Amino acid sequence: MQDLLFDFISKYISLTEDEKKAILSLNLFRSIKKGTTLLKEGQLSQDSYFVLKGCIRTYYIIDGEEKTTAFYTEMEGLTPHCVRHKAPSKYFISCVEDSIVTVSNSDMEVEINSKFPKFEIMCRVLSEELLAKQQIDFDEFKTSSPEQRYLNLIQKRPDLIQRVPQHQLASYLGIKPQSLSRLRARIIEKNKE
Amino acid sequence: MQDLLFDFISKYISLTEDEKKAILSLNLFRSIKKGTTLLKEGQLSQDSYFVLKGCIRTYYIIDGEEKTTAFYTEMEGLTPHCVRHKAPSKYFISCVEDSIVTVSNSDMEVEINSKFPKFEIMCRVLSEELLAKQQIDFDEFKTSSPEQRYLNLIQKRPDLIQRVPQHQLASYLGIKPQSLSRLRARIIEKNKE
DNA sequence: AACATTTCTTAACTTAAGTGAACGAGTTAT
DNA sequence: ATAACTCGTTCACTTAAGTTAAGAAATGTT
Repeated sequence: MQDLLFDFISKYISLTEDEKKAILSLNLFRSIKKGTTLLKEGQLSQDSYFVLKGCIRTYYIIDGEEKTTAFYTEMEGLTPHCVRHKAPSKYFISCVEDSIVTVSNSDMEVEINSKFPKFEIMCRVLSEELLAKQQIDFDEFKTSSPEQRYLNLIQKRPDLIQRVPQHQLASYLGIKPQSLSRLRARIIEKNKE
Repeated sequence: MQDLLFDFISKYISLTEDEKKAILSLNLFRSIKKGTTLLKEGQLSQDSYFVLKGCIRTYYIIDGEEKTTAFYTEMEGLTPHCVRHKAPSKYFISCVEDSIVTVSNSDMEVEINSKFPKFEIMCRVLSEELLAKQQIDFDEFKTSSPEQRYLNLIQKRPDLIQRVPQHQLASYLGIKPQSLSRLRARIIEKNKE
């Protein structure tokens, strides 16, 4: 499981054995059971997550309804908004499947960054990469219909459709569960012709 | 006009006179006429923009239709996707109003960053700030209806509604111009009651 | 000033998403 | 084993956005 993390990091910077040991000494790895809530609305947390195996999601509760805005799967990281803003979280984070994640707080990051400056470089590259990726995702969302978004999801993250409940997928696509059901039926109907 | 830029930078790092001179020596400032296209689909550019006065927008052309995805106004910066990816641009950038912007390419940034390392820190903070801001914008877009998005825009960027043509606003909200017209009429009707 | 173009609005009609309710299948709890 | 709950689907109905077309208003051009 550690190798998964080091393989990922090695895409950005190369690590010496000493550096690897320093990271392992932080004891970052956690097993999380399906359904566990990692962060609640209103809470103040300093923890960032990186998914090694499994899937976690962020969601808002608006007018009593869950609105899922993101899924994080293998090799994806999430720093909750409240960490940077030092304000109560507006959303929840919960575990979609039994998962293995790393949990790190800003103290740890400061420690690692001061010991190994190249870590800071990786963080910058990662955040720029993420910014660019998210900009494209946002553009695609804005410029397409729910049906196109769903077809797009089948192309880009086919695994999500299998591993995530429909009603969570629906709000992720910006629609209601009933509409997703109908939309799927419509697509199947079209393919029959 | 230079002071606008330095005031902005001073929110993140403090500059010596020498550093200011180094920046000015790069000759970054440009006046852009309304309607000018700064980047076309398919082009490869290395230029980043920072708006000092005026407004520029990014838009796609999909099935012959303009789809505006972002507006950049005073003190907002834009690094086109093609700069990082070194691939042809998928969108256009054009000038909504007569504007004054800085134009910088990666060579300049490398030069300034190597001379003054604190610049790099500013860039990291900026990109993290932007990432967080965009994540929230995306969440709000996903979790609200076109009407809510429009009302939200009135609150958050009232200036845009005045200075940007309706049909560009419409696609920015994810709908057609006719729907925006109708939606506005609906809101006025509600307020009469 | 006259003309052309773009922009915005309105209307009638079509299509798709929201809503509320019902049902069966699968899961969890007691 | 049964009851309670969750989840996905379907249906009928409502509401809002897409589409096509027409015309008014504003802007730009010659």
